Amino acid sequence: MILRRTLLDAARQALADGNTISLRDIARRAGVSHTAPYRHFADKEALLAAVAEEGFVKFGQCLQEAKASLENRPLQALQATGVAYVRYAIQHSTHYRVMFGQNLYRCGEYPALLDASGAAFEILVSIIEAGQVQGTIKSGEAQQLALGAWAQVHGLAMLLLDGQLAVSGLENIEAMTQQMIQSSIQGLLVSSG
Amino acid sequence: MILRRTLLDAARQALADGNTISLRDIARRAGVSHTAPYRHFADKEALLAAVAEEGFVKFGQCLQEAKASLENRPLQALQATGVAYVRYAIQHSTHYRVMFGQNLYRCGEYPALLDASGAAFEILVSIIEAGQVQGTIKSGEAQQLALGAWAQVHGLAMLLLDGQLAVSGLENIEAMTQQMIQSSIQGLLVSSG
DNA sequence: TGTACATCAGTGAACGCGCGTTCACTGATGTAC
DNA sequence: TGTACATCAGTGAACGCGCGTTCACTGATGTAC
Repeated sequence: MILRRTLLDAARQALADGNTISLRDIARRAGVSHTAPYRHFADKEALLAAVAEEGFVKFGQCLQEAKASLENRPLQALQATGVAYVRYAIQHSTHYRVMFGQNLYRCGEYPALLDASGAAFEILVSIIEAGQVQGTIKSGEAQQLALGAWAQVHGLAMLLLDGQLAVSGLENIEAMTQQMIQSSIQGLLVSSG
Repeated sequence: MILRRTLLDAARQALADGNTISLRDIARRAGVSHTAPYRHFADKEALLAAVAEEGFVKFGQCLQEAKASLENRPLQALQATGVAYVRYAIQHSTHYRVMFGQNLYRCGEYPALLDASGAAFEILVSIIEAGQVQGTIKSGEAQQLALGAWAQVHGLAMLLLDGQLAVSGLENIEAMTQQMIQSSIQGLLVSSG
C-alpha cells in the first residue's frame, strides 16, 4: 500500500531528473527490488498511467488556481490559464510528456486517467462558457472553441519542449504566450472598429 | 553513396510500418549488415536528422502545394495549408514525430535540418504577410502571428496523434481542422458587425 | 493462550531481448609509375 | 600493359548495456479454532 505511494513519488522524481523512465530505475529510487512494483501495478504501462493521472490532477489544480481570482473576467482568465498551462509544461516537461505522449488513451483502459485529463480540459470549457453567458465571447460550441485554445497552448508547449523555438527563460516564454493568446482572442482579421 | 539513399528510404519505410526506429532495423531493411550505416552517418542521431530533414522538405512541398492556387486569397490559403499540415501529420505520423520529437535542435548541429524546418515555417509567414499587404489580415509581427497559427495546428496534430481526441476518419479530422482555423481567424470576441 | 494455517508484500536469480557502437577484416575499385 | 599500392564500402563477431517480465522463494502478519 505505502509502497505504491513511494513508487509514484519515485517516478515523479525520476521524471524530474531525466528524460526516460524505467521500472527498474523507479524501484531503485524507491529502495526496493526491481520486481516489487509488480505487487502494485500490472505492468509498466499501468504505472505510467497512474503517473500521468496524478500529473493531470496537479495540472488541473494549476489551471484552476490561475482561473480562480478571475471568475467574472473570462478573457483574462483565458490568458491566465493559458500562461499557467505553458508554465506547467515547461516546469514539468518530462511529466508533461508522459501525460500526453504515451499512447495511454487508445483502448479506454485507465478510465481514471481519462477523467483527470477531461477535468483539466473542462476548466477551459467553463471559462469559454462563462464568457458566452457574459456576452464577451462569441457564441458557438464551447467545446470546440476550447479545443482551439487547448491546441494552441499545447502546440506552443510542445514546440518549446522540443527546442523548436529559439526562446528561453521562463519570463520570455510567458510574455510570448500571453501575446499569442491575446492575439488569438482578437483573431486575425483587421479590426472593424 | 547509393546506400545512403537506400538507408533513408528504408528508414522512411520503417517509420511507415511501426512506431520505433532502430539502426539495426534500417540496415536489415536495406539488406545490409547492421554496421554498414556507419559508413554514411556518424551515428544514429545523424541518420535521424537526415530523415527529419527529408521529412521537412516533403512537408514544405505539401504546404506549398496547398498554398499555390490561392496566392491572392490569404485567408483561404491559411485554411488550406492548415488542413494540409494536419493531413501530413496524420498520414506520416511516425515520420512527423521524428521531425519534431527527437531533440535534434539543441546544439545547432544539423543546420540543413534547421533550414528545411525554417523553410516550411516561412510558408506560413509569407501567407500572413500577403494578407497584411492585401489588407485582410491585421498588422503586427508576421512571425508572431504565424507562430500562433503554427502552434495551433501543431497542437491539434499532436493531440490527434497521441489519441487525446475522440475523432477519427480523415474527413472528420479535416472538417474539424477547417472549423478550428476558421474560428481562429475570426477570434473569440463577439463580432462587432 | 497457543497452535495451525492462509495471505501477501517483497526478494533475487534468471530469461530473452534488441539495441548502439567498436574493431579488425575482406575484397573490390581506382591510381601511379 | 602490367605491377604495386592506396582507398574505401561493407562484413561479422564481439562488447556491454539496461530493459520488462517470470518464477519459485522467504518471511512477516493476520486469522480461526
